[in-house]
Amino acid sequence: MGRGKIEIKRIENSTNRQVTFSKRRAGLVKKAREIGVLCDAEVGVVIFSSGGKLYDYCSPRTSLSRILEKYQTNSGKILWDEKHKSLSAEIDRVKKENDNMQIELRHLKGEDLNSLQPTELIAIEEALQNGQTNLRDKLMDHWRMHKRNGKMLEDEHKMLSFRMAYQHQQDVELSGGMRELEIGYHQVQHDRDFTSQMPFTFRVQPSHPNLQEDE
Amino acid sequence: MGRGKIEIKRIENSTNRQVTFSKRRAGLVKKAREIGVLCDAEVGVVIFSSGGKLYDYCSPRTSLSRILEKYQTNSGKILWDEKHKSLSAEIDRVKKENDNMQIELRHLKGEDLNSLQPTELIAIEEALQNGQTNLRDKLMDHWRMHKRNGKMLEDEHKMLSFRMAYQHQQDVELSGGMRELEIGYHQVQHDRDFTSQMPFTFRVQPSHPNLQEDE
DNA sequence: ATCTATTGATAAAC
DNA sequence: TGTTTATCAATAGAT
Repeated sequence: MGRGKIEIKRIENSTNRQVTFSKRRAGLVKKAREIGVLCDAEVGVVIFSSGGKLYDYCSPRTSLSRILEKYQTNSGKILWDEKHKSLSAEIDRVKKENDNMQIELRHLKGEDLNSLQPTELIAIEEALQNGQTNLRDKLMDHWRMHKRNGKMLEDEHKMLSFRMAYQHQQDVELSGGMRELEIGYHQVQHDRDFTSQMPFTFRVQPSHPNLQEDE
Repeated sequence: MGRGKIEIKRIENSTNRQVTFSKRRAGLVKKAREIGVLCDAEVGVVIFSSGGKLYDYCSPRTSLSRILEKYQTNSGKILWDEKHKSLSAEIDRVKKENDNMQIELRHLKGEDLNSLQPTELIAIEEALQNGQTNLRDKLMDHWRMHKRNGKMLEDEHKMLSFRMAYQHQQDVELSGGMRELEIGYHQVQHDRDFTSQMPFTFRVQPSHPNLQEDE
């Protein structure tokens, strides 16, 4: 029907395809409407164009939901079961993703490490190292920005000051009896006049201050 | 199209109606199939005869459920019952959890920090600190266990040795010109005879060695 | 179901 | 996108 016969296969020319789609969509909907009226039937049609745009038709005096509910009742709930399956499958998928992230998070927080091999521990440690470097850079940015702009807010200033004091004390405590190291630390800080300017960098960072060889 | 023109209104003769229904139903499905092939579209059709009998068609390579799922997504109309709502709600919930963990992970890895305030940065930094402490404890356990049992495997030994050498060098590099601190570091290690036993602890850890006040 | 006269749908052109 | 028109396709009514 038209100026020439056409083969029923995908129309390669995108423009022609679009035009044909519009015409045939109208035709399909018209046919659906007609069979509904002529034969007293209920019809629902859902069409997605290749571009993903949605078109639909359903008989007057009803709705797609109602048609589908009827479909569910009459056909034997195939729709819902499949629907349930696909939803459940997606839940499983996302939950698995979730679990993996959960584990990674715990590991980065130093939890649940017992089952890990040194190789894995080291990989995590490197990630932490990396994160710390980035984080401190960022904190430094804040510090410098506020310093430069001369508009450090009172509470932020307090907070950062507290943080630096806290970290310092923490480091000292962690250092345990390592007086020399502690002294060296202050020495350097003082030598470079960093003490008042970037208190949370250049920290001594013993990881296990109370460690003793146990043999 | 037929031996005579017909008005589009309900066919009163039941037999004629039934015949026309069959013919037109076939035609409708054929049209649906054709537009799917010609225009690369996805089509779903559901038809109930006046007697309540169900007929349906949907494009190959998909299913009515999938089409309806897409329909729901695109139109925002809800086609399903409470059970589906709750499943969908769970998906949303889990996905949200997912997103939050994603963000937390990124933060711990030092990514996407730009939008954070110093308070938040510090909280993350503390978490990293914590994780690192735990991790190093665990690495230490491994080291000690292997040491004690005298059965450190060749490759693990190489790996740990490499790691400690690497970390030490990294720390030295990060320390920049902080010779005094570096010296103090070795001093302490030596004093306690740790050098050969736990080389990856007690590290000097400057976060931003090249920092200069910029005013 | 099958046939076929006729109307309806639409491909191509504008 | 809308309109036109020549053709092909669908189908009403008969068998």
